[in-house]
Amino acid sequence: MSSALLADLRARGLIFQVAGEDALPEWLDGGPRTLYCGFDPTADSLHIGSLVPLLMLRRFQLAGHKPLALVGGATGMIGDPSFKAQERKLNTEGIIQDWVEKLKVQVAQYIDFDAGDCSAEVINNLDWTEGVDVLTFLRDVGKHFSVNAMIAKESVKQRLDRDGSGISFTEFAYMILQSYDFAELSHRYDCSLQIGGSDQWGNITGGIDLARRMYGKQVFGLTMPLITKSDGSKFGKTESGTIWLDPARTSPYAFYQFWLGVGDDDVYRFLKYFTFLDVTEIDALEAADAQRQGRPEAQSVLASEVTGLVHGESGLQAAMRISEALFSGSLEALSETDVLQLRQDGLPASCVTRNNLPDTLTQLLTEAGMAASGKQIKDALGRGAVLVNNQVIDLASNGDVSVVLALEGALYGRFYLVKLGKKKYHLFEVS
RNA sequence: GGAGGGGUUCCCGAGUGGCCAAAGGGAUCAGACUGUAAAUCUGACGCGUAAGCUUCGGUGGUUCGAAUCCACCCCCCUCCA
Repeated sequence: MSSALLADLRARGLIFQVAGEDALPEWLDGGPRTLYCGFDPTADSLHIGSLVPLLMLRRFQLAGHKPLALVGGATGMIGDPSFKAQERKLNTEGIIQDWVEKLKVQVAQYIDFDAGDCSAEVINNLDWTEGVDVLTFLRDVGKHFSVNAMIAKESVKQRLDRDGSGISFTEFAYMILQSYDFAELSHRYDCSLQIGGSDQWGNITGGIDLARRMYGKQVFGLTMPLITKSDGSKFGKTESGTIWLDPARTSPYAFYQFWLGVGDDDVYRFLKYFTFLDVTEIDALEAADAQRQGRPEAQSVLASEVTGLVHGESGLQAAMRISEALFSGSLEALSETDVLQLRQDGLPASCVTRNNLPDTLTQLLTEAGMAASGKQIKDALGRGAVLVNNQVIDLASNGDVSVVLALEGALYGRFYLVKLGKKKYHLFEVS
């Protein structure tokens, strides 16, 4: 059954490197096994980059294994230097604590805690690190590490070689700390597999060595490929920044739109990475799309699947409602409750009072967060890229905010839907 | 502690007294083309509707005029002790 899991993961392109490859399939087939993946608190929410390992834990659980989601209360205090160009600033203990609590909740959403032997657990490496004193750590753990081997790791190489950057002892020691986690987990939970992104290879193999040296355990490691886009730009970022899992940071609507916008060259790969759809199903979809003229279906499948996974059925419905209203329906068709619903569903919106309007449209829209500067709005106005309730506004109207937002043009006496460019919408309620 | 090299607009990276709001590339935004793609082309890209205002690690200084020169300070890197 589990060698089947590995075959599926391979077919999805989710396996980058495996440590202990020869013994792993047999070991997985031998019964429920415990595996873990760590998530360090570097913010109060994870972003879509963490989705792949998160779903990976679930894939293993569905195949009959026990996942541990480790939130790095300890490692987060240090900062992982792996492939980072620069030393990072340390956050305060309080902030990290706070983030740890938030991540615990978030991570829990993706794994099942009521699955008998395979029930998931969320753990914190602070639990076994906190009480260890320096001398003990250096003698019992540090002694197993060869600095010669550590500096040879690819993950810190550029920090050691490159001019203009360096690495503090603190970050350099990160690898030891994470290795210690794996060793402890192998001991305490009989956890014998660590998974992570390909940037974690050095840390994972460090842990494998340590578990053997400290406890004589044979443990495994598996990494997933770095998610890339075919055009070379960074995955998971848009004009408005990172795509977060927390709906308070990235609304389900924005989240849905992000996936809808994935390029044709990436979409089938992403379907394999980010959904639980069968590989054969995905291949069939790809074949069907190739036959079709015009727009492929894959993006909307991807968007629905992933949004549903992260934001649930209601989040998905809300996202689809907004998308439908803005991109395929006509505004006139919207009822008053529809408009209210859009705002409820997370369409960016703001309220202004009629006697308190700013002097210019550029001001109004910039303050609403539609663009970073008035210049961008001006440019858009000049090109006819600004629409208010479907009416094109020209540059000359910039100073006539009250005319543009005239009462006659309002939807239901108070709403103005502003469109900037092809995709950015903002709802104003003027009272 | 000593010697040397650095810190430029989101990123990389030119600029070494006026022609600099600062080359070039990337990212980003908008337009055309399209499928709410990709590629390509066009425009924008410190802030401001504008007059104008504020930037080149920090603080002072020299000068008619500084990112560019001087002094001190902070931070980073390399080597030596």
